[in-house]
Amino acid sequence: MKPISGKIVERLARYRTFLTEQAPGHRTHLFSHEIAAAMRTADSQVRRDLMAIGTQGVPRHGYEVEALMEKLDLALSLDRTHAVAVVGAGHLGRALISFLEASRSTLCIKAAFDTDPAKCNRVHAGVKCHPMDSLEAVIAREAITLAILCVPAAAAQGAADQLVHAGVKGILNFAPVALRVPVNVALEEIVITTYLEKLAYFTTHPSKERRNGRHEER
Amino acid sequence: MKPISGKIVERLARYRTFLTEQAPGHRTHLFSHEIAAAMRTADSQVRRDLMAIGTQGVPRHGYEVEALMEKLDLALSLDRTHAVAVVGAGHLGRALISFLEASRSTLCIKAAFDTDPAKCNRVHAGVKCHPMDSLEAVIAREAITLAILCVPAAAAQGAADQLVHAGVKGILNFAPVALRVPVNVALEEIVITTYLEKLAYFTTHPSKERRNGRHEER
DNA sequence: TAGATTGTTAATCGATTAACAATC
DNA sequence: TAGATTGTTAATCGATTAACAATC
Repeated sequence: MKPISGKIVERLARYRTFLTEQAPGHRTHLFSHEIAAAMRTADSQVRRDLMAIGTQGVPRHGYEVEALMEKLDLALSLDRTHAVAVVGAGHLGRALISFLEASRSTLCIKAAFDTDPAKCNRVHAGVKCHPMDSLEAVIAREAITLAILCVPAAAAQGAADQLVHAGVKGILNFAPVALRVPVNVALEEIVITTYLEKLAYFTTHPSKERRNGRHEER
Repeated sequence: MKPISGKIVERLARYRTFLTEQAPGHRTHLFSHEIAAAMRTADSQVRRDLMAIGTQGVPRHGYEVEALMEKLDLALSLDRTHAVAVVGAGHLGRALISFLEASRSTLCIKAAFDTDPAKCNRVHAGVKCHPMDSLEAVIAREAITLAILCVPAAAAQGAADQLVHAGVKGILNFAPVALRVPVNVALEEIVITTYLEKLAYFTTHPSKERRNGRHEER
Protein backbone atom coordinates (compact mmCIF):
# COMPACT_ATOMS: atom_id res chain seq x y z
CA MET A 1 0.00 0.00 0.00
CA LYS A 2 1.27 3.45 -0.92
CA PRO A 3 2.39 5.82 1.84
CA ILE A 4 -0.58 7.81 3.11
CA SER A 5 -0.21 11.39 4.30
CA GLY A 6 -1.20 12.46 7.81
CA LYS A 7 -4.11 14.41 6.43
CA ILE A 8 -5.52 11.36 4.69
CA VAL A 9 -5.06 9.18 7.77
CA GLU A 10 -6.95 11.75 9.79
CA ARG A 11 -9.84 11.75 7.34
CA LEU A 12 -9.88 7.96 7.21
CA ALA A 13 -10.17 7.90 10.99
CA ARG A 14 -13.06 10.33 10.75
CA TYR A 15 -14.82 8.27 8.10
CA ARG A 16 -14.48 5.34 10.43
CA THR A 17 -16.07 7.25 13.31
CA PHE A 18 -18.90 8.27 11.01
CA LEU A 19 -19.52 4.68 9.94
CA THR A 20 -19.63 3.38 13.52
CA GLU A 21 -22.07 6.16 14.27
CA GLN A 22 -24.52 4.85 11.70
CA ALA A 23 -27.11 2.48 13.10
CA PRO A 24 -25.60 -0.91 12.34
CA GLY A 25 -27.36 -2.67 9.52
CA HIS A 26 -29.45 0.38 8.82
CA ARG A 27 -27.86 0.92 5.45
CA THR A 28 -25.76 -1.68 3.70
CA HIS A 29 -24.30 0.83 1.23
CA LEU A 30 -23.35 4.52 1.32
CA PHE A 31 -22.57 6.96 -1.50
CA SER A 32 -19.42 9.02 -1.52
CA HIS A 33 -21.51 12.18 -1.46
CA GLU A 34 -23.28 11.04 1.71
CA ILE A 35 -20.04 10.50 3.57
CA ALA A 36 -18.74 13.78 2.14
CA ALA A 37 -21.75 15.73 3.39
CA ALA A 38 -21.26 14.48 6.94
CA MET A 39 -17.55 15.32 6.80
CA ARG A 40 -18.03 18.65 5.05
CA THR A 41 -15.77 17.74 2.15
CA ALA A 42 -16.16 17.13 -1.54
CA ASP A 43 -17.35 13.76 -2.73
CA SER A 44 -14.29 13.44 -4.95
CA GLN A 45 -12.17 13.83 -1.84
CA VAL A 46 -13.88 10.82 -0.27
CA ARG A 47 -13.55 8.69 -3.40
CA ARG A 48 -9.90 9.64 -3.69
CA ASP A 49 -9.21 8.73 -0.06
CA LEU A 50 -11.03 5.41 -0.34
CA MET A 51 -9.12 4.67 -3.52
CA ALA A 52 -5.89 5.18 -1.57
CA ILE A 53 -6.74 2.22 0.67
CA GLY A 54 -7.91 0.08 -2.22
CA THR A 55 -11.64 0.23 -1.58
CA GLN A 56 -13.93 -0.43 -4.49
CA GLY A 57 -17.39 1.03 -4.88
CA VAL A 58 -20.06 0.20 -7.36
CA PRO A 59 -21.50 2.93 -9.60
CA ARG A 60 -25.10 3.67 -8.61
CA HIS A 61 -24.80 1.56 -5.45
CA GLY A 62 -21.99 3.24 -3.54
CA TYR A 63 -19.65 1.60 -1.05
CA GLU A 64 -20.57 -1.43 1.02
CA VAL A 65 -20.44 -0.28 4.64
CA GLU A 66 -19.16 -3.51 6.12
CA ALA A 67 -16.41 -4.03 3.55
CA LEU A 68 -15.43 -0.37 3.85
CA MET A 69 -15.18 -0.68 7.61
CA GLU A 70 -12.87 -3.66 7.26
CA LYS A 71 -10.63 -1.84 4.80
CA LEU A 72 -10.46 1.18 7.10
CA ASP A 73 -9.53 -0.96 10.09
CA LEU A 74 -6.87 -2.68 8.06
CA ALA A 75 -5.44 0.57 6.71
CA LEU A 76 -5.37 2.20 10.13
CA SER A 77 -4.01 -1.05 11.62
CA LEU A 78 -6.99 -1.24 13.94
CA ASP A 79 -7.31 -4.93 13.18
CA ARG A 80 -4.87 -5.49 16.01
CA THR A 81 -4.96 -4.00 19.52
CA HIS A 82 -2.64 -1.23 20.65
CA ALA A 83 -1.58 -1.04 24.29
CA VAL A 84 -1.76 2.50 25.65
CA ALA A 85 -0.41 4.14 28.80
CA VAL A 86 -1.75 7.28 30.44
CA VAL A 87 0.91 9.35 32.14
CA GLY A 88 -0.44 11.75 34.73
CA ALA A 89 -3.48 10.51 36.63
CA GLY A 90 -4.96 13.90 37.49
CA HIS A 91 -8.42 15.01 36.46
CA LEU A 92 -7.67 14.96 32.76
CA GLY A 93 -5.84 11.65 32.80
CA ARG A 94 -8.60 9.90 34.69
CA ALA A 95 -11.25 11.48 32.47
CA LEU A 96 -9.50 10.15 29.39
CA ILE A 97 -9.26 6.70 30.93
CA SER A 98 -13.01 6.54 31.60
CA PHE A 99 -13.75 8.01 28.21
CA LEU A 100 -11.59 5.66 26.20
CA GLU A 101 -12.35 2.55 28.17
CA ALA A 102 -16.04 3.18 27.51
CA SER A 103 -15.66 3.65 23.77
CA ARG A 104 -12.90 1.65 22.18
CA SER A 105 -11.41 -1.76 22.51
CA THR A 106 -8.59 -1.88 19.96
CA LEU A 107 -6.99 1.05 21.75
CA CYS A 108 -6.57 -0.54 25.13
CA ILE A 109 -5.33 1.36 28.17
CA LYS A 110 -3.04 -0.95 30.06
CA ALA A 111 -1.60 1.30 32.75
CA ALA A 112 -1.55 4.76 34.29
CA PHE A 113 1.40 6.50 35.92
CA ASP A 114 1.75 9.34 38.38
CA THR A 115 4.39 10.84 40.64
CA ASP A 116 1.90 11.41 43.46
CA PRO A 117 2.16 8.40 45.84
CA ALA A 118 -1.44 9.05 46.92
CA LYS A 119 -2.66 8.19 43.40
CA CYS A 120 -0.47 5.13 42.95
CA ASN A 121 -1.52 1.53 43.37
CA ARG A 122 -5.14 2.55 43.02
CA VAL A 123 -7.42 1.40 40.24
CA HIS A 124 -9.52 3.82 38.21
CA ALA A 125 -12.04 2.48 35.69
CA GLY A 126 -10.18 -0.81 35.62
CA VAL A 127 -6.77 0.75 35.07
CA LYS A 128 -4.09 0.56 37.72
CA CYS A 129 -1.93 3.57 38.50
CA HIS A 130 1.78 2.92 38.97
CA PRO A 131 4.58 5.10 40.33
CA MET A 132 6.79 6.74 37.70
CA ASP A 133 9.87 4.69 38.66
CA SER A 134 8.21 1.51 37.52
CA LEU A 135 7.32 3.06 34.14
CA GLU A 136 9.99 1.28 32.16
CA ALA A 137 9.23 -2.11 33.66
CA VAL A 138 5.46 -1.86 33.24
CA ILE A 139 5.72 -0.58 29.67
CA ALA A 140 7.95 -3.49 28.75
CA ARG A 141 5.78 -6.02 30.56
CA GLU A 142 2.51 -4.82 28.98
CA ALA A 143 4.09 -4.21 25.56
CA ILE A 144 2.81 -0.66 25.54
CA THR A 145 3.52 1.28 22.34
CA LEU A 146 1.42 4.45 22.73
CA ALA A 147 1.22 6.98 25.54
CA ILE A 148 -1.08 9.84 26.44
CA LEU A 149 0.69 12.61 28.29
CA CYS A 150 -1.46 14.59 30.75
CA VAL A 151 1.11 15.86 33.19
CA PRO A 152 1.63 19.54 34.01
CA ALA A 153 3.61 21.50 31.42
CA ALA A 154 6.71 21.63 33.58
CA ALA A 155 6.88 17.84 33.87
CA ALA A 156 6.04 17.01 30.25
CA GLN A 157 9.51 16.91 28.68
CA GLY A 158 10.87 14.73 31.48
CA ALA A 159 7.99 12.30 31.21
CA ALA A 160 8.33 12.21 27.42
CA ASP A 161 12.01 11.37 27.74
CA GLN A 162 11.18 8.50 30.08
CA LEU A 163 8.55 7.20 27.69
CA VAL A 164 10.89 7.35 24.71
CA HIS A 165 13.58 5.60 26.69
CA ALA A 166 11.10 2.90 27.67
CA GLY A 167 10.45 2.28 23.97
CA VAL A 168 7.09 3.95 23.38
CA LYS A 169 6.53 4.64 19.68
CA GLY A 170 3.85 7.34 19.75
CA ILE A 171 2.92 10.12 22.17
CA LEU A 172 -0.28 12.13 22.38
CA ASN A 173 0.63 15.27 24.30
CA PHE A 174 -1.93 17.40 26.15
CA ALA A 175 0.59 19.60 27.92
CA PRO A 176 1.01 23.06 26.41
CA VAL A 177 4.71 22.66 25.68
CA ALA A 178 6.74 22.18 22.52
CA LEU A 179 8.13 18.69 23.15
CA ARG A 180 11.30 17.30 21.65
CA VAL A 181 11.23 13.65 20.70
CA PRO A 182 13.38 11.58 18.33
CA VAL A 183 12.28 11.35 14.68
CA ASN A 184 11.22 7.75 14.98
CA VAL A 185 8.65 8.55 17.68
CA ALA A 186 5.33 9.86 16.41
CA LEU A 187 3.99 12.92 18.20
CA GLU A 188 0.54 14.47 18.20
CA GLU A 189 -0.31 17.54 20.21
CA ILE A 190 -3.69 18.53 21.54
CA VAL A 191 -3.38 21.91 23.16
CA ILE A 192 -6.88 22.76 24.20
CA THR A 193 -6.26 26.46 24.64
CA THR A 194 -5.03 26.63 21.04
CA TYR A 195 -8.43 25.45 19.84
CA LEU A 196 -10.26 27.87 22.10
CA GLU A 197 -8.05 30.69 20.90
CA LYS A 198 -8.84 29.73 17.33
CA LEU A 199 -12.54 29.88 18.16
CA ALA A 200 -12.05 33.22 19.91
CA TYR A 201 -10.40 34.54 16.77
CA PHE A 202 -13.12 33.39 14.41
CA THR A 203 -15.97 34.55 16.60
CA THR A 204 -14.52 38.05 16.87
CA HIS A 205 -13.48 38.20 13.20
CA PRO A 206 -16.62 36.93 11.48
CA SER A 207 -14.87 36.88 8.11
CA LYS A 208 -17.18 37.13 5.12
CA GLU A 209 -15.88 34.02 3.54
CA ARG A 210 -13.53 31.68 5.24
CA ARG A 211 -13.14 28.02 4.64
CA ASN A 212 -10.09 26.49 6.12
CA GLY A 213 -9.69 23.85 8.79
CA ARG A 214 -12.91 21.99 9.04
CA HIS A 215 -14.41 24.60 11.25
CA GLU A 216 -17.20 26.14 9.29
CA GLU A 217 -19.42 25.75 6.29
CA ARG A 218 -22.83 24.38 6.93
CA MET B 1 -5.81 43.62 9.18
CA LYS B 2 -6.01 41.11 6.34
CA PRO B 3 -8.06 37.96 6.80
CA ILE B 4 -5.91 35.25 8.35
CA SER B 5 -6.37 31.58 7.52
CA GLY B 6 -7.17 28.98 10.17
CA LYS B 7 -3.74 27.47 9.75
CA ILE B 8 -2.04 30.76 10.48
CA VAL B 9 -4.26 31.44 13.51
CA GLU B 10 -3.31 28.02 14.84
CA ARG B 11 0.36 28.72 14.47
CA LEU B 12 0.01 32.16 16.03
CA ALA B 13 -1.65 30.55 19.04
CA ARG B 14 1.24 28.10 19.26
CA TYR B 15 3.82 30.87 19.04
CA ARG B 16 1.99 32.52 21.90
CA THR B 17 2.15 29.38 24.02
CA PHE B 18 5.84 29.11 23.28
CA LEU B 19 6.47 32.70 24.35
CA THR B 20 4.60 32.31 27.64
CA GLU B 21 6.62 29.19 28.23
CA GLN B 22 9.87 31.13 28.10
CA ALA B 23 11.07 32.31 31.48
CA PRO B 24 9.78 35.88 31.62
CA GLY B 25 12.51 38.45 31.20
CA HIS B 26 14.98 35.74 30.37
CA ARG B 27 15.42 36.93 26.83
CA THR B 28 14.17 40.27 25.56
CA HIS B 29 14.47 39.29 21.90
CA LEU B 30 14.08 36.08 19.91
CA PHE B 31 15.13 35.24 16.34
CA SER B 32 12.70 33.79 13.84
CA HIS B 33 14.84 30.68 13.57
CA GLU B 34 14.62 30.10 17.31
CA ILE B 35 10.85 30.18 17.31
CA ALA B 36 10.87 28.06 14.17
CA ALA B 37 13.05 25.39 15.78
CA ALA B 38 10.68 25.03 18.73
CA MET B 39 7.67 24.80 16.39
CA ARG B 40 9.35 22.52 13.90
CA THR B 41 8.79 24.87 10.98
CA ALA B 42 10.93 26.96 8.68
CA ASP B 43 12.12 30.36 9.85
CA SER B 44 10.59 31.99 6.78
CA GLN B 45 7.26 30.56 7.88
CA VAL B 46 7.56 32.34 11.22
CA ARG B 47 8.59 35.65 9.65
CA ARG B 48 5.75 35.39 7.18
CA ASP B 49 3.20 34.71 9.94
CA LEU B 50 4.49 37.55 12.08
CA MET B 51 4.36 39.86 9.07
CA ALA B 52 0.69 38.97 8.68
CA ILE B 53 -0.07 40.51 12.05
CA GLY B 54 2.11 43.53 11.44
CA THR B 55 4.99 42.63 13.71
CA GLN B 56 8.34 44.20 13.01
CA GLY B 57 11.65 42.65 13.83
CA VAL B 58 15.09 44.13 13.68
CA PRO B 59 17.79 42.47 11.54
CA ARG B 60 20.45 40.93 13.75
CA HIS B 61 18.34 41.45 16.89
CA GLY B 62 15.20 39.51 16.16
CA TYR B 63 11.75 40.18 17.55
CA GLU B 64 11.13 41.88 20.87
CA VAL B 65 9.32 39.30 23.00
CA GLU B 66 7.08 41.70 24.86
CA ALA B 67 5.95 43.63 21.79
CA LEU B 68 5.41 40.36 19.94
CA MET B 69 3.27 39.03 22.76
CA GLU B 70 1.09 42.13 22.61
CA LYS B 71 0.65 41.86 18.86
CA LEU B 72 -0.28 38.20 19.18
CA ASP B 73 -2.84 38.93 21.88
CA LEU B 74 -4.32 41.66 19.76
CA ALA B 75 -4.45 39.53 16.62
CA LEU B 76 -6.05 36.61 18.46
CA SER B 77 -8.36 39.04 20.28
CA LEU B 78 -7.01 37.82 23.59
CA ASP B 79 -6.81 41.41 24.79
CA ARG B 80 -10.42 41.00 25.92
CA THR B 81 -11.92 38.12 27.93
CA HIS B 82 -14.13 35.46 26.40
CA ALA B 83 -16.85 33.85 28.48
CA VAL B 84 -16.94 30.08 28.07
CA ALA B 85 -19.48 27.42 29.02
CA VAL B 86 -18.76 23.74 29.58
CA VAL B 87 -21.64 21.50 28.59
CA GLY B 88 -21.50 18.07 30.19
CA ALA B 89 -20.01 17.97 33.68
CA GLY B 90 -18.78 14.39 33.61
CA HIS B 91 -15.17 13.41 34.12
CA LEU B 92 -13.94 15.14 30.99
CA GLY B 93 -15.94 18.32 31.52
CA ARG B 94 -14.74 18.72 35.09
CA ALA B 95 -11.17 17.93 34.08
CA LEU B 96 -11.27 20.68 31.48
CA ILE B 97 -12.68 23.13 34.00
CA SER B 98 -9.83 22.51 36.45
CA PHE B 99 -7.31 22.57 33.65
CA LEU B 100 -8.44 25.81 32.07
CA GLU B 101 -9.16 27.64 35.28
CA ALA B 102 -5.63 26.89 36.38
CA SER B 103 -3.98 28.11 33.21
CA ARG B 104 -5.77 30.94 31.48
CA SER B 105 -7.65 34.02 32.44
CA THR B 106 -8.77 35.60 29.18
CA LEU B 107 -10.68 32.43 28.43
CA CYS B 108 -12.95 32.42 31.43
CA ILE B 109 -15.31 29.56 32.25
CA LYS B 110 -18.51 31.10 33.51
CA ALA B 111 -20.84 28.10 33.80
CA ALA B 112 -21.21 24.36 33.45
CA PHE B 113 -24.34 22.47 32.43
CA ASP B 114 -25.52 18.91 32.87
CA THR B 115 -28.73 16.91 32.57
CA ASP B 116 -27.95 14.88 35.68
CA PRO B 117 -29.74 16.55 38.62
CA ALA B 118 -27.14 15.09 40.98
CA LYS B 119 -24.45 17.21 39.33
CA CYS B 120 -26.47 20.41 39.20
CA ASN B 121 -26.22 23.31 41.61
CA ARG B 122 -22.86 22.12 42.73
CA VAL B 123 -19.64 24.07 42.32
CA HIS B 124 -16.52 22.51 40.80
CA ALA B 125 -13.27 24.48 40.79
CA GLY B 126 -15.21 27.70 41.22
CA VAL B 127 -17.64 26.95 38.39
CA LYS B 128 -21.32 26.30 39.11
CA CYS B 129 -23.17 23.55 37.29
CA HIS B 130 -26.67 24.39 36.05
CA PRO B 131 -29.45 22.18 34.71
CA MET B 132 -29.82 22.14 30.92
CA ASP B 133 -33.18 23.93 30.95
CA SER B 134 -31.59 27.08 32.31
CA LEU B 135 -28.93 27.03 29.59
CA GLU B 136 -30.41 29.82 27.50
CA ALA B 137 -30.97 32.11 30.49
CA VAL B 138 -27.51 31.60 31.97
CA ILE B 139 -25.74 32.02 28.62
CA ALA B 140 -27.55 35.30 28.05
CA ARG B 141 -26.93 36.52 31.59
CA GLU B 142 -23.20 35.70 31.55
CA ALA B 143 -22.73 36.85 27.93
CA ILE B 144 -21.18 33.51 27.04
CA THR B 145 -19.91 33.25 23.46
CA LEU B 146 -17.92 30.00 23.45
CA ALA B 147 -18.86 26.51 24.55
CA ILE B 148 -17.00 23.28 25.14
CA LEU B 149 -19.09 20.22 24.45
CA CYS B 150 -18.24 17.13 26.51
CA VAL B 151 -21.52 15.23 26.50
CA PRO B 152 -21.91 11.65 25.25
CA ALA B 153 -22.05 11.28 21.47
CA ALA B 154 -25.77 10.62 21.46
CA ALA B 155 -26.55 13.90 23.23
CA ALA B 156 -24.12 16.09 21.30
CA GLN B 157 -26.29 17.29 18.42
CA GLY B 158 -29.15 18.21 20.75
CA ALA B 159 -26.87 20.14 23.07
CA ALA B 160 -25.24 21.88 20.10
CA ASP B 161 -28.66 22.96 18.84
CA GLN B 162 -29.49 24.41 22.24
CA LEU B 163 -26.19 26.28 22.34
CA VAL B 164 -26.65 27.71 18.87
CA HIS B 165 -30.17 28.75 19.74
CA ALA B 166 -28.90 30.44 22.89
CA GLY B 167 -26.55 32.51 20.73
CA VAL B 168 -23.18 30.87 21.28
CA LYS B 169 -20.73 31.77 18.49
CA GLY B 170 -18.14 29.02 18.76
CA ILE B 171 -18.22 25.36 19.82
CA LEU B 172 -15.34 23.07 20.73
CA ASN B 173 -16.69 19.54 20.35
CA PHE B 174 -15.17 16.53 22.10
CA ALA B 175 -17.95 14.11 21.21
CA PRO B 176 -17.08 11.71 18.38
CA VAL B 177 -19.95 12.86 16.15
CA ALA B 178 -20.11 14.91 12.95
CA LEU B 179 -22.07 17.92 14.23
CA ARG B 180 -24.21 20.19 12.10
CA VAL B 181 -24.13 23.86 13.00
CA PRO B 182 -25.02 27.00 11.02
CA VAL B 183 -22.28 28.64 8.94
CA ASN B 184 -21.98 31.60 11.27
CA VAL B 185 -21.05 29.41 14.23
CA ALA B 186 -17.40 28.37 14.41
CA LEU B 187 -16.78 24.71 15.11
CA GLU B 188 -13.65 22.90 16.17
CA GLU B 189 -13.54 19.18 16.78
CA ILE B 190 -11.20 17.28 19.05
CA VAL B 191 -11.87 13.62 18.67
CA ILE B 192 -9.30 11.97 20.84
CA THR B 193 -9.58 8.55 19.26
CA THR B 194 -8.78 10.11 15.87
CA TYR B 195 -5.43 11.27 17.21
CA LEU B 196 -4.72 7.90 18.77
CA GLU B 197 -5.64 6.16 15.54
CA LYS B 198 -3.30 8.46 13.69
CA LEU B 199 -0.53 7.51 16.11
CA ALA B 200 -1.41 3.85 15.73
CA TYR B 201 -1.07 4.21 11.98
CA PHE B 202 2.29 5.93 12.08
CA THR B 203 3.76 3.58 14.65
CA THR B 204 2.83 0.52 12.60
CA HIS B 205 3.81 2.11 9.28
CA PRO B 206 7.19 3.61 10.12
CA SER B 207 7.39 5.30 6.73
CA LYS B 208 10.92 6.10 5.54
CA GLU B 209 10.17 9.72 5.02
CA ARG B 210 6.97 11.34 6.08
CA ARG B 211 6.49 14.91 7.08
CA ASN B 212 2.95 16.03 7.31
CA GLY B 213 0.95 17.29 10.27
CA ARG B 214 3.37 18.42 12.88
CA HIS B 215 3.84 14.96 14.20
CA GLU B 216 7.38 14.03 13.48
CA GLU B 217 10.74 15.40 12.55
CA ARG B 218 13.12 15.99 15.40
C1' DT C 1 -31.88 2.52 -22.51
C1' DA C 2 -31.21 6.67 -19.47
C1' DG C 3 -29.41 8.30 -15.37
C1' DA C 4 -26.51 8.29 -11.50
C1' DT C 5 -22.34 7.25 -9.50
C1' DT C 6 -17.64 5.59 -9.52
C1' DG C 7 -12.49 5.82 -10.61
C1' DT C 8 -9.10 8.76 -12.16
C1' DT C 9 -6.85 12.39 -14.41
C1' DA C 10 -6.23 17.32 -15.11
C1' DA C 11 -6.82 22.03 -13.24
C1' DT C 12 -6.90 24.89 -9.36
C1' DC C 13 -5.93 26.42 -5.25
C1' DG C 14 -3.42 27.41 -1.09
C1' DA C 15 0.35 26.70 1.86
C1' DT C 16 5.30 26.12 2.49
C1' DT C 17 9.95 26.89 1.36
C1' DA C 18 13.79 29.01 -0.89
C1' DA C 19 16.15 32.89 -2.14
C1' DC C 20 17.96 37.30 -1.78
C1' DA C 21 18.17 42.34 -1.50
C1' DA C 22 17.70 45.59 2.31
C1' DT C 23 19.24 46.56 6.84
C1' DC C 24 21.17 46.86 11.22
C1' DT D 1 33.16 47.07 7.25
C1' DA D 2 31.56 42.13 7.39
C1' DG D 3 28.14 39.12 8.85
C1' DA D 4 23.71 37.83 10.29
C1' DT D 5 19.00 38.46 10.13
C1' DT D 6 14.80 40.57 8.51
C1' DG D 7 10.96 41.51 4.98
C1' DT D 8 9.20 40.00 0.87
C1' DT D 9 8.85 38.04 -3.52
C1' DA D 10 9.27 34.01 -6.52
C1' DA D 11 9.43 28.92 -6.89
C1' DT D 12 7.90 24.68 -5.19
C1' DC D 13 5.17 21.62 -3.28
C1' DG D 14 1.08 19.25 -1.86
C1' DA D 15 -3.70 19.04 -1.23
C1' DT D 16 -8.35 19.91 -2.96
C1' DT D 17 -11.66 20.29 -6.46
C1' DA D 18 -13.57 19.86 -11.00
C1' DA D 19 -14.46 17.23 -14.80
C1' DC D 20 -15.60 13.38 -17.34
C1' DA D 21 -15.27 8.79 -19.47
C1' DA D 22 -16.36 4.17 -17.79
C1' DT D 23 -19.80 1.50 -15.63
C1' DC D 24 -23.61 -0.44 -13.44
